[in-house]
Amino acid sequence: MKKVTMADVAKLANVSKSTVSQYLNKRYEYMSEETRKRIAQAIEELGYQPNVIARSLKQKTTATIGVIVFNMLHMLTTQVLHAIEEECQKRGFQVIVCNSGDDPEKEKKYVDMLLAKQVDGLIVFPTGKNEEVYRRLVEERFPLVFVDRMVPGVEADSVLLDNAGAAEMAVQYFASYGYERIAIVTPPLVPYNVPRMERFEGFRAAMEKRGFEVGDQNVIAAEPAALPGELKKRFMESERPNALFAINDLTLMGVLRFVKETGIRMPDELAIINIDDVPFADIYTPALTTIAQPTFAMGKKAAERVFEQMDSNHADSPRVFRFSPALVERTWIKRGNGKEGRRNDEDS
Amino acid sequence: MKKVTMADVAKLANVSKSTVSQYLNKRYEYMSEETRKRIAQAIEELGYQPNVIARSLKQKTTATIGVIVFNMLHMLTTQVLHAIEEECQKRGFQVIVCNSGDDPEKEKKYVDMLLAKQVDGLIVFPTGKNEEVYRRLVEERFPLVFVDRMVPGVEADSVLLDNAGAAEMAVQYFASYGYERIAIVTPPLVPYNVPRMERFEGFRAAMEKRGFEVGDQNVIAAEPAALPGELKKRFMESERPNALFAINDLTLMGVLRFVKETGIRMPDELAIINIDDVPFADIYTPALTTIAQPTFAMGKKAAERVFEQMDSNHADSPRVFRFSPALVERTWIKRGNGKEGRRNDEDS
DNA sequence: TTGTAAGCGTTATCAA
DNA sequence: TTGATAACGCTTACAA
Repeated sequence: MKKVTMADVAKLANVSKSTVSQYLNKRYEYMSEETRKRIAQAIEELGYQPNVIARSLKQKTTATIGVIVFNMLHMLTTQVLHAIEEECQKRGFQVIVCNSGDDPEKEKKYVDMLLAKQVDGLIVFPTGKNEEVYRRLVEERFPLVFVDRMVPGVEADSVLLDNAGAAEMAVQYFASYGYERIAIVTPPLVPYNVPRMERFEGFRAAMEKRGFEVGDQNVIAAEPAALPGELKKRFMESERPNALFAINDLTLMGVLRFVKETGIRMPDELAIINIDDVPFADIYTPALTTIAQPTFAMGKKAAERVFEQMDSNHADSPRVFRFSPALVERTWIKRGNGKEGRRNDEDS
Repeated sequence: MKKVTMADVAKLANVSKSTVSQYLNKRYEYMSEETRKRIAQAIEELGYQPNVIARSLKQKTTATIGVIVFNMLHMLTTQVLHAIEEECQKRGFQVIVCNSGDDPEKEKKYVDMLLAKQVDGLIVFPTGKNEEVYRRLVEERFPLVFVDRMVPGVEADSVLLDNAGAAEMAVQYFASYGYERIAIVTPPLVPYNVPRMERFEGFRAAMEKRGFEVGDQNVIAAEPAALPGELKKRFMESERPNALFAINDLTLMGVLRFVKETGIRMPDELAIINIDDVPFADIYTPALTTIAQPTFAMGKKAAERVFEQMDSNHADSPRVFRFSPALVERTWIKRGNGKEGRRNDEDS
């Protein structure tokens, strides 16, 4: 089937392989109108398709980048991937997608496979636990960009949310409406999960700045599945929170499950905000105010950075790109007491 | 950096390239313990990584498959992709993902690029409009599987939902609870969109089988963005529907927006069902009953089929794999009148 | 048990 | 303007 090669074209057009190659690379300058035509025709006739693998071998570049993510099913991932793909498309690049499932072993294996496949660059949503692997890449000046998380100890370009800013935004939002019993809801706090820690520390800072305490009573950390139960426990205690800051969409689901199971009234008894925009935010009742990550911009930037690294050998020092979250306010809460609220139906 | 090649290893180990090659391909049989050790050491010492591009050129196989989707952001896509990736991982394959954005031109370009990159197979969520392109591939016996949609006129393996069955399931669900004023909500019905048409025809058949009429009054077809408006119009008329069948998640969003804007009560005044499982189904009030596609099984099957096609040259005739949807019942509706309902809080 | 050499389909260098 | 010819890094007969 696809066994027609450049040699076949050359033979049919009565020229040499090199001439065909010239033609394919659009170096028409020293080519007669005549031969150009003949080659074009031969290609057409044989249905010739160049083999870019052969080209890659020679040129040491594959026009392919590898993307390793820790959770393909996550919406953030999907959206960032989409932006990356789009950016690559513009440059004629393609994307190999690998899902590490947050398993460092797999992540490492993927890095090796992608390098063996001679990808020209790597964008990684890292598990955070393969310091050595990435450090070697950085040393070798291999184009590498981290997204969403970073790898402690590795100095590479990173595209991240301004996590502290997002936490501040959440607290500020609640505070401006008079809420004071604000709690953070998060998966277990583990040191290697950079964004999680940053959001937590940002929360603490934002709270303390306003004279609110942060302690066991307003830090609810548990696996998403255990959250509803954990929240119920907390809400049995006196002085229960009246505002919850869910640090991502998964924990938001836990919170909403809790809300549904207990029938607690929103926003009268409880106000909620979360990081990550969710597709049902505006059809939920009450509409949910969220702190959206600029996923598209982040993906675009990540791709741009790999390309810039590919194009320049004078390896400028790695930079961390912080993206500002956007408050998407969908529910109006009556300012001043944090008790009453009403739906805003005027949003699109 | 990565310029260490097999020749380097060979030199350092004092053997020939072929021996190193044998070693790498684990053909130890006729190799002395001694040389094996030396090669292993040399590899280690040099940090040698084989270049699979070179291997591919020789072997005419890249251990890569291409996946072209029409909408990367769609949840179905994400989940199927995930399953494909997982299946490929097991076989040591990798996946190049391309997003056509439902643009046939782009789709065609991607097919060409992927073939040029010598992928070993192709899984496509087709736009439905590149008959020639795919027909050629089928003729050439190139491993190809369609997912979600088919391309009219192309006889290739296809992995699809049993769309008619899903529609029947929806109507049966409503009918069993006594609803009779059932309407279908769908994007505009265009002939090249196979699943959409199948769902619609399935709906018609299911309705007529039960003696319900299908006509303008209970077919609501509009672009998702226009749906809320369209629905409002329909609900001004007398004999308005009391049950809506949304044929996918996007139209469901339109319906829910309409519900929210008008304040119509669910499930008292209106029952809803839709195809595609949505992440918020059980935190929504009332919990949403959905008809889920077995996305994981579908992705797995798609991958398996490409592999089977790759492994066998006796090209068995193309098959269409229909996957049964699953009714995920989350709301109990009091049987018998279709007017009353109550939330079911007992689901997990 | 290991080495030699040809080839995979391109590109690149240098002559012609 | 075009054509030989040698790479690119690996696999694979076939020899040794």
